[in-house]
Amino acid sequence: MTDISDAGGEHGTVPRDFAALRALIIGRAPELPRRLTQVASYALDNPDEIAFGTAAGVAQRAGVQPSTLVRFSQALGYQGFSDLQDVFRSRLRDRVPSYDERLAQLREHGLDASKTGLLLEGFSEAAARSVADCRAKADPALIEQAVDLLAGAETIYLAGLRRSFPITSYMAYAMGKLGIRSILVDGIAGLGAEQTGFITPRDAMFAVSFTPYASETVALTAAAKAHGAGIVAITDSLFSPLAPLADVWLEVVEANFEGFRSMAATMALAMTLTVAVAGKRAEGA
Amino acid sequence: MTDISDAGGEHGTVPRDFAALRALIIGRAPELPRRLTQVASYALDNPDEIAFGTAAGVAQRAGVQPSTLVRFSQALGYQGFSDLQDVFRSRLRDRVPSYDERLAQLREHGLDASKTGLLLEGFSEAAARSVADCRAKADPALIEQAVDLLAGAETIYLAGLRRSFPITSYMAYAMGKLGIRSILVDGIAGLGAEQTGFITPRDAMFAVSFTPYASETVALTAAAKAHGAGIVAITDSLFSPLAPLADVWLEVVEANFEGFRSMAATMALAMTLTVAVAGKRAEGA
DNA sequence: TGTGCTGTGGAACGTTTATTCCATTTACGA
DNA sequence: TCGTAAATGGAATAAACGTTCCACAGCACA
Repeated sequence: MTDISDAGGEHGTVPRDFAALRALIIGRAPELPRRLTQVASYALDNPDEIAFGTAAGVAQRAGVQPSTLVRFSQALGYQGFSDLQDVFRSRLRDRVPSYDERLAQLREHGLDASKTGLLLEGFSEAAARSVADCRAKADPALIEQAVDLLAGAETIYLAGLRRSFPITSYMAYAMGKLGIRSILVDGIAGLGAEQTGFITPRDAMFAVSFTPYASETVALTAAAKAHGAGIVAITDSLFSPLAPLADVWLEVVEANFEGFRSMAATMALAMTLTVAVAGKRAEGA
Repeated sequence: MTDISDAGGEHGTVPRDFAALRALIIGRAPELPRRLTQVASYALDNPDEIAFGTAAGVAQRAGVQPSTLVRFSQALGYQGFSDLQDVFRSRLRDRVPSYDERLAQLREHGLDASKTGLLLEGFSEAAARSVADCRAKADPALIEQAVDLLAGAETIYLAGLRRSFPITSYMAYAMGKLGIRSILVDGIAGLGAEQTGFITPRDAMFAVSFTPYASETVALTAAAKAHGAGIVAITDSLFSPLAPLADVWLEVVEANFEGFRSMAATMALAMTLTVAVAGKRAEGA
């Protein structure tokens, strides 16, 4: 950090803002050695990990040696890891508006009362309320039961149509990334019944439905139960037709705004279940 | 909007998010010794300095000794300056502390919690933070532009794959209920290109994509642009390949937990656009 | 004016950190 | 198959860091 004798040397200057650095990394990555590209990809995926972390910590999470981080930084023309880290930090400095700015903007929203501004406020508020509510009311023991049931399943069938479809489709995406075998029962081309035809007692079904309960979701769930599969359900009331079918059911009440219910709480709960199932399986193995 | 019930608590828990910490500092400042109030005021005015700086550096700029910083932190109930600094850093981070970190932190304070409970809290916090962030940063004028463009379209094509698919599928559901003609470009059976083949300059495309940007979404958007359709995009950075293609693009940065990003903010924004488009059309008619 | 206590500055300490260096492995061309 | 150069892992090192400790100053009260 002291000897900067040839700072303006062969490569001239090096990016000081994140935008240019990102471009540089993307450009250089292909021609870099294996471990260095590994660092490059980790850096682009987890920029704030680099901004705050220590060399040792980052290295461990990226699966390399600390010295590799220094080599990577120097390959890009920086003096060392700390030098590179400064650029990642500058990115966070510009991005977050200060408290005063936020307050000013809030006031602005309140005063001009633009129609879209009010809508965003409303939907944001609904999401925040739903999530807070769900967090307060959730029963960890019950969730644990649901996780146990799902973790023991060979294949997890995901049933959720209409407005519950975003939930199941995101779970399918997440389960794919986590290596959990799942089938998204999407009912496309009326194949719902065929998709669940091969379900066995070793499988489980995860069903999501809210008022007015999609009859197809209920029918699929009943069919899965008839085949002996375990059932986990997320629904919004004791009177839901899913409740009596399920081995474990979780209640989520989403706040609504302008007639559309937030999905934020259900989404959070769905992801909790998904990651917990992956965790439980990893433990077992 | 949050529970700061035991903010002034004895040796219970101490704020771990910046909003609560700010409230605590403001509340305690009047009763603190001279140098400590000096630190308090500096901390609130220069939160970034605290997040990134070293104890020595911050102390110098605040005009106190490093040891005073430690005393200040301890007066607030933290273990030391580093402990306090973590909270300032969490404000800038779009990643909520992982399950493992949280568990370790609880153990340090001699507490214990259920695994799934921690997961749910993490996902809830990611959702809450994303939504709050989006609400604070959103530019109503820009949203208005997006709404105008979409409201003028004959048919709205919705493009979003992988983890953006929940967004577009929910929009398709909502638009169906609101009588807005839309086509969900789902790429099933590789028909994405065919689905957008008939797009005209009177139509619009709404595209959602986050890092790592699904190449198919980008290709579909480019094709729609080539056909002369207006483009509205939601994406997460200026470097997104969608940004240069779009007539209007909105930035959303979702907090992530355990490697999965919340979709709550994007969902709220998507619903805002959808309902606003319906509203604008109703006005016009 | 004396006494005790809180507040403060600054040095010392032990720990953690980024970095450097070197032995070993890997990849590649002859 | 060998020989050379690049790449990598891991220990060693020196600097920087947060924290602790202690002596002294300021102040209130007797």
